[in-house]
Order: sequence, then C-alpha cells, then structure tokens
Amino acid sequence: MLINSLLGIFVTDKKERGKPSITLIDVAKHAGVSPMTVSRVLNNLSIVKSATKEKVLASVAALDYSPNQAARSLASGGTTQICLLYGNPSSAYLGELLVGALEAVGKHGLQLIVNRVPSDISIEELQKNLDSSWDGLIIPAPISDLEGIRRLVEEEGFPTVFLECGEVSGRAHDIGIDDYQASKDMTEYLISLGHRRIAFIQGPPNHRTSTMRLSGFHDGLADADVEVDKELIVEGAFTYRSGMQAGLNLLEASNPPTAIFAGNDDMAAGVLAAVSEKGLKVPKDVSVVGFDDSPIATTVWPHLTTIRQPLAEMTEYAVRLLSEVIKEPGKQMKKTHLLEYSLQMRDSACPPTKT
Amino acid sequence: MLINSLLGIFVTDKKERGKPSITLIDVAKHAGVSPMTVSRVLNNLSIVKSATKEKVLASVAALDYSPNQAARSLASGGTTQICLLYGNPSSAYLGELLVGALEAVGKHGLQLIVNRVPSDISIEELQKNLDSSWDGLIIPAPISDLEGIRRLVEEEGFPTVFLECGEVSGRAHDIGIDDYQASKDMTEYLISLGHRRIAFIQGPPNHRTSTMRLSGFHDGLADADVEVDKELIVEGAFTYRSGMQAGLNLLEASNPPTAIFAGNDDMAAGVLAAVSEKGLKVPKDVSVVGFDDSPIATTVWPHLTTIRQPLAEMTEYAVRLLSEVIKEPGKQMKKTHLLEYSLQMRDSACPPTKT
DNA sequence: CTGAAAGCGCTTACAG
DNA sequence: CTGAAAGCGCTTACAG
Repeated sequence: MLINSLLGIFVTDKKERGKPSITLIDVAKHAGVSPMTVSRVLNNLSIVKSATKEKVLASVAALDYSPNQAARSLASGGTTQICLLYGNPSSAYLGELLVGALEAVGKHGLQLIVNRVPSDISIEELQKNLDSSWDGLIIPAPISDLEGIRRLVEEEGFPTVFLECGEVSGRAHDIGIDDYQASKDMTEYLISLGHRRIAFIQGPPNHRTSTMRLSGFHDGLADADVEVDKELIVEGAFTYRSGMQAGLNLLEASNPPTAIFAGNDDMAAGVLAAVSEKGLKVPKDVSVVGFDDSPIATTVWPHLTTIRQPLAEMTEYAVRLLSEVIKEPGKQMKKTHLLEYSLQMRDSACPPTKT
Repeated sequence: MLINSLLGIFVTDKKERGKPSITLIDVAKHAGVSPMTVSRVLNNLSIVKSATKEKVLASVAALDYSPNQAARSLASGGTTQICLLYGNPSSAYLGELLVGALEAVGKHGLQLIVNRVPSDISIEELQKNLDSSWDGLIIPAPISDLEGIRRLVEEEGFPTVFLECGEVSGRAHDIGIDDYQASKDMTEYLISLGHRRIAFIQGPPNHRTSTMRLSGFHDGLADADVEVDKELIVEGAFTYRSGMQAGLNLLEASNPPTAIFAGNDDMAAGVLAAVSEKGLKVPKDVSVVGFDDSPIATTVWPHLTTIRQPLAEMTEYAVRLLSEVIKEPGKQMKKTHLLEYSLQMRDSACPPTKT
C-alpha cells in the first residue's frame, strides 16, 4: 500500500497585511539598479558584479524585503518539487521531519511531496513509484539503508539527500549526526556514572546507524580501559519487542549488567518492560539508555536518557541543499553534512548501586 | 516557550510538466463564456446563473482543469492564513494532524501556520499569541478543553474549528468522533469476549473526551446488565505514568478485573508495564485496551487493541470548513461534525481465562 | 555584467 | 447576471 500526498508550499510575509508590501521594485529603486539585477542577486546567479551584489543585499536588508513566492512561481512557470520518501512504520519521526521540510520548502518556494512506502519495499517496486517530474529526493532511514537504493537514484538521475546514514556515494548528499561519536559520548557518560558492566543492544546490522553506534560503544569502552564483554553485546531489531526480549536475556545472565545501552529508544522502552518484569527498578537496579529521543522516550516512565537528533534541522538543511543543487547542477558542494546532537539526561540512568 | 512556524502551501498539477497546462482561459473558450465568469464559478460566487454555471463546470471537467494557486494568490493580493494551535506535549498526533491539514490547505490555496503552545497556557497568555492577521483557527485537544478558550475566540472574532471535543458553542465548529459511542463499542467488545469485571481508567475530568468515554463505558456495561463496580473506575491523567499507577492499584485489589480499559493509549501502555511488574501477562491474565491508536499502540508489546480516530481527515475537514466560512461569513452551516472511528483489534485483548 | 519588455494565470474593480 | 481592462510581483528571453 502506498500513501501519497502532494504538499505544496509557499510563504509570504503577512506581517504587514493590508499595507502594501515592499517589492523587488522597491529594492531596485533603493539600490539604484534595475529590478532584473535584484532578481539575479536574489537567485544567487553568480554573474552579478560583487559590488552591485553587496549594494542590493544592503537594500534588501534595509527594507526587510522578502520575495513573494507566488509571483516567483507564476513567473517561472512552475515549481520545483521535492519528494520525501518516508518509510518508517513507527512513524514517530514524521512530524518533526515534516516541520523542518515544510519550513524550508516554504522559504525556498518549492513544493513538497510526501510519499510513504513500505520499509521493506523492493528496489524494483520503489523504482516504479519514482515520478520523473520530481526535481529532488529526500530519503531518511530506514529507506536510505535499502540495498541498491543509492544506485537507483544515481541511475535515475535524481538529486538526492540521504538522512541519517553517514555514507557518501555518487552525486548524492548525506546529512546526519555523528552516530559513532554520539554513541561513544553516551558510553563515556555511563562510565562516568561508575558503570563497568554495560550491555549494548544493537539494531539490525544492515543499518549503518546500527553498526556506527556499536562501534562508538565499543571504542568508548576501550578508550576507558573497560573490558568489552562479548556476552553483553546482543542483537535487536530496533523494535520494542526485540528490546524487551534482549533485556530479558541480559537480565537472566549469571553476571548481569548494571547498565543497558539500547541502540534506539523503542528498544530501550522494551528493556524498561523487561526490567519491570524481572521485578527490578530503573534506574536503581539497572540503568537504561536509548538513542533518538523519539516521542516514546518521554512517554514511558522513567523518561529515557537518550541522544537527541535534530530531525527538523536535517530536513530543513536537506531542502536547502537540494534547492541549490537543482538551481546550479554543476556546483561543487560538500557531500557529507554532520549536524549537532545532544545528550539528554533524564531519569533512566544513575550510578550503579550494587557492586 | 513558543514554537512558531509559518507553513504556506500551494499545489499545482505537475503531471503535465513541460506541456503548457490548461488555464482558466482555455476553460472560458471551451464553455463559450468570459474568463471572469469561469473565475466566479470556481469561487462559488452564487451570482452566476445556474445554466452558465453548469456549462462552465462541464468544461472544467472536460478539460480536467485545476487552477494555478500561485496565480490566484498573486492576483488576490495575499493568502488567507489558518493557524493550527497545537499544544499536546506528547506530540504523537502532530504528524497525522499536519498531513491532513497540509493536504487541504494546498488544495484550497491557503497558508497554514503551526503554533505550539504549552498545554496549560493561560487564556491571557494565549490571547497575546493570537495574531489578528490569521483568518481562521484550528484548535485540537487539549487546548480545546481550556477553560475560557471558546469565549476568547468568540470575542476575538476568529472563525474557529475545534477538534475532538464534541461541544458546540457560539459561531465555532466542532469536528470529532462520537467518543461516547466509540467507548461504548469498545466496552461491548470486551463484554462480547466474556469479560464481566472490567476496569476503566478515566482521563482528567476537565477534558470532554474523558467524561464522554467514561459515560460510554458506563452505559455499555449498564446496557449489557453488567454490574458497574465503582472500585473499578479510577482516575488517571492521560499519561503513561498515571496509567501505570492506576494499573498497579487495580491489580492489587482483592478482586482484580479481567480487563482494563484505559481512556487513552498512553495510559494503556502504562497499564502494560504495571501488569508485567506484577508478573502477569497480557492478554492471558488480563486484557488491556486503549483509545486513540497513537503510535505507541503499535510500538509496545503486545500491540494495543484500541479505537482509531481519523486525525488527518479531521484537519482536512477543518480546513475545508474554515475556507468556506472565511469566504462567505454569513453562510449557514452545521456546527458539529462527527467522523467515523474504527475499532482496531490487536493482541492485547482476549477472552478471560480465569473465572 | 546589466536592463527594457513582455507575460506567467489569475482576480480586483469597474462597467454594462 | 456577465464582460473588458488593468495589474498582482516576479522571471524569462532578448538586447546591449
């Protein structure tokens, strides 16, 4: 099943509703140039002499001008469309992803199409759903982890931004956080709390984020000279249920961990359930931390200590990038873009009580 | 803290990208009238003779014409703005709410502003945040339950649609589902499974949905001649933690229930935690059902049997309604609009095993 | 590198 | 009830 929605966007500054808003012509007069020149500056066409450009930019700032997207789109005879290919069945992220994308899409006068596909869609199936009228693609995890997806967009020739997957390829861009470092930070945090027996629940190994997070955990331990016990590294599926099962196994071990680091929040929430099933308390008996800061992190009790990713910023950035790439296909740009994450300390982790 | 984002929208049919798209003028020619007349028909101005109107509509259909929103907005000198006042800190709904609103807003050539406010904001504070340039308001729960909110929008003169609160007032509209009937359906479902000792965890009594759902539960029991045990009706706060606490209390009673109906999914998820803490299993030892079909319902294990609300449809409907009200302020319209809900049967409920 | 002209597809305001 | 004219604020394509 395929859910498709076409979301078009444009934003006009309505602060001065009623009052005649300032136009490109006003700016041109103010700067002493023709409207055409202003237009060129605004569209970043590099042919403008830099002195002229500065003059125009100054006038834009002085008059607090913002272009009318409706006029822009009318005149240019169409709008560029960007498709967000979304496929995570636990649709917790969608809201944040959308907010960022919409904001940017509005600012740049583009249209956004939101296309939901099954997370396990085949490449052939996906290919059928690609519309040649799209001017760009934004592909978040887990679709971005699909085998062959990179080749597909490359072959079809779509300017593309992948989200959260940290791998550069072809002409596509990647935006994400440093999963490795974030995971390492979390591990160091747990160690700083006094934990030494720390378990890690990995996500599916075919997800880049999974393996990055595991490496970060591993190196965080190693760097602090804490022994890496292979028994304490188990595999989950990024789902609540798999986290619960993994937590149960971990807790039943002869020498259970004092802290459990789950590769995502859904699994961490599952671990919470496992802990309580064992008649134990979080964080008193065992600390539990996650990754993502998804809505579930602040729904469950206790609230999860986790890593927050700036999802809205990512899509916002993705749209901006795409907009530039579409305008000037030849332009040289950075391929990988790392955004800042943050460690959210909440109530699911504390120093170990039993030694 | 206030998060404000301006989302503007417009949609153009891009199927025929490249090919010159059909315009209002094409339609006018086809129908043998002036462009102006077509414009009037499209904008539903009632002054057009109905014979002419039909002719035009036929041409619109024949040519598969859809108006260019950019041109429309340019010509009319602005766009009407609708603000979605969102305040639920457990922002699980936002995604779905947005999708519906955006789709409709695009179709009607409006702008959407998404404004997040604290759920416990005071009316004075809220009033400060109302922008007179907005042409309409959409207010979902829990903001719609705020004391005095109805009076405020009435005084300020905003065309307003309230979501999920089932109360008609002033000139505002209400869109929602029949919480009472849905809750009654769920209760009857539990009874049909064989349950007789059914507990209910109510939400905060100042929320209309809370009390409606409680009434539905009550009457569902009464209609089936099942005794209503007051001990089994407890109050929660619509949060996971309150559901967990209520579940614990219920389970520790001398004569515990065989099924627990929580007033929303967050609380139902909390009950799941309580059940496992008691060393019991869902649904074998006790059935647990929720309400809302929020993302958490299909995250936790077992997945929750719950009531699904068509959130996207609600906002879509709300935008359509607002658009009409704004265009023709005097128009008579239904005040309350009930949409269809559905009972999602999943894995958290089954017939009782112990008698 | 910069500008003057024409036009994007609609709606407003004014006539009839 | 219907139409002819002008214009919304930009950009395209063509000159210089």
